[in-house]
Amino acid sequence: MDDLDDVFRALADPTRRRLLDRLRDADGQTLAALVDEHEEMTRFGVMKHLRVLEAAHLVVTEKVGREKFHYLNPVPIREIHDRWISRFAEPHVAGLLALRQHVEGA
Amino acid sequence: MDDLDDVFRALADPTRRRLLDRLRDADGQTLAALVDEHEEMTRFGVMKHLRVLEAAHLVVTEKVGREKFHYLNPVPIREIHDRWISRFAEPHVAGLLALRQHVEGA
DNA sequence: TTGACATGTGACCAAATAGTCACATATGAT
DNA sequence: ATCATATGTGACTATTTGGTCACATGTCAA
Repeated sequence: MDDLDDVFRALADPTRRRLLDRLRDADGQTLAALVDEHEEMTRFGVMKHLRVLEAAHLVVTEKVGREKFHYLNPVPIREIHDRWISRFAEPHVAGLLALRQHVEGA
Repeated sequence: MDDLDDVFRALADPTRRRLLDRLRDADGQTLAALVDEHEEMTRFGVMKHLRVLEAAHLVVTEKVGREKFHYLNPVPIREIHDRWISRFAEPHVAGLLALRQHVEGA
């Protein structure tokens, strides 16, 4: 167990990653708005996932009246990166990634 | 479901993250060597975790005789980073992280 | 205040996962 | 050939997790 445990477990679910994608594309959405984009799941499911993301500080929220706005917080993701990729190695890894994308024709 | 699903699920377990830490500190270890550092778990448990990491391409291996050497591959981690942190935003996020570490006195 | 809207809680069930074990294969040394 | 070493497989169980529902709280408008 480590201090980023909540973050890693939060990112393990594809629905939660999709939620982060939605917030990356349009930050500051309400629960209802996010539910509309996930029609295959009930409101309760989405709410549960958002709570996990919030506990991991991947999403920060602001309550205004009866609405709650959700915002993406990229800091924990940067911390994941820094855990296994040192500043020295970083350019090298970026090069590997570019090479792979080139090979895969992406 | 997305293409990095194996990577995220692999990182969700603290034992697997510890294994990646071990390889970051000393790359190219055999199964037996990694088992020695995880005395609270049987060889089978460690092996199962390594297989998950290998399937996610977070670890690459090389068989030599009856031994199998394991190496850390940081590329998928870089891809996670790039998914939610754009090149433009990157300096900004690094600044936020530095600020937070400063505030927390770390 | 009455009713509609937006979000929240606890319990519940089905599916996925972590960990172990008995058993198996393959390699190197004697 | 024989035996110890290093790694591999399939089945099994306990625990965790994802998803849903009945029910509840708080907020805005007429």
